[in-house]
Amino acid sequence: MGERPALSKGEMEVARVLWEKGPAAVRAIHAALPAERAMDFATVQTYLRRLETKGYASSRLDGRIRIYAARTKPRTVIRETVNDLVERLFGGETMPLVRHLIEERGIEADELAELRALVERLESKGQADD
Amino acid sequence: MGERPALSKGEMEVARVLWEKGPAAVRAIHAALPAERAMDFATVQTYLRRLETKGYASSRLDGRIRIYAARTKPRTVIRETVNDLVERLFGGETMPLVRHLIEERGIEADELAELRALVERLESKGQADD
DNA sequence: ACTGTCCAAGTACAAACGTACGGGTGAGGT
DNA sequence: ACCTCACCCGTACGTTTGTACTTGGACAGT
Repeated sequence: MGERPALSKGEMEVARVLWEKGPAAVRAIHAALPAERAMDFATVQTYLRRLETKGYASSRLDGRIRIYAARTKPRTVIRETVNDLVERLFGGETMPLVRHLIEERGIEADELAELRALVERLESKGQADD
Repeated sequence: MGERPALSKGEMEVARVLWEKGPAAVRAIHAALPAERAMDFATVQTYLRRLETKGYASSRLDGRIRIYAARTKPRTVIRETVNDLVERLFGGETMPLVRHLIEERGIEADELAELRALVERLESKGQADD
């Protein structure tokens, strides 16, 4: 039912902070942005307004302060975004991207262990249903 | 050194075909696009021109036909694109995306086997060097 | 030579994006 | 009561993107 317009890159960064910090004022979101990604306070304000227009966030006034809250779960947005990327860049196939991530970006030993566990879990489950 | 402007979504789709079909005329690229993703011939032309402007493709005239060729390897573009996505949407961490792909998008049995092999290969290599 | 077809290349143009400024207004300090 | 600071909100504005039309020339068949 979504049919929200997709998030732009900038909006995504702000949305990420919004998910992490829960409902929060513009000031707080702005402060929580990664330092190397400095954007103007007003820019963050604009992004939040756009997030709301697009249906990804809601807001209420607490006194004179507007508090923004996410209306969409990260999982959903990630799904939509990743699906789109996989479609456009890999013709819809998942594995090439998985391969790329593991081989090209490299993962740590503990992550590798987690991955193995994940694979094994799926292997045993795969036997039963599909 | 790259510092090409990033590819837009539409450009990406065309680039993908360009990689697959090797050097090719606009007509061929247009024909090779997934049927459900119909875009006008002229639109493909525009995308190819933009790909060239951005440094992702080169072209030469063969008679009156312009032949486009990729100038960047898929791997490179994928790396840049995925890095950007991982940065913005996952704060730079790889595993959450890997997890998402495997769990949410689901992979087939044979892919799972491949994945296991991949994991095992990395496990044995990880012991030796880093 | 005339016509229809095909292509390159220039131009178009509205919407989305990234990024921000400026006016107005309330709240707090002095 | 006044000044200052913070914040909301409307507005702005150049660039990029998606999508295409159009003009003019080359080639192919008649």
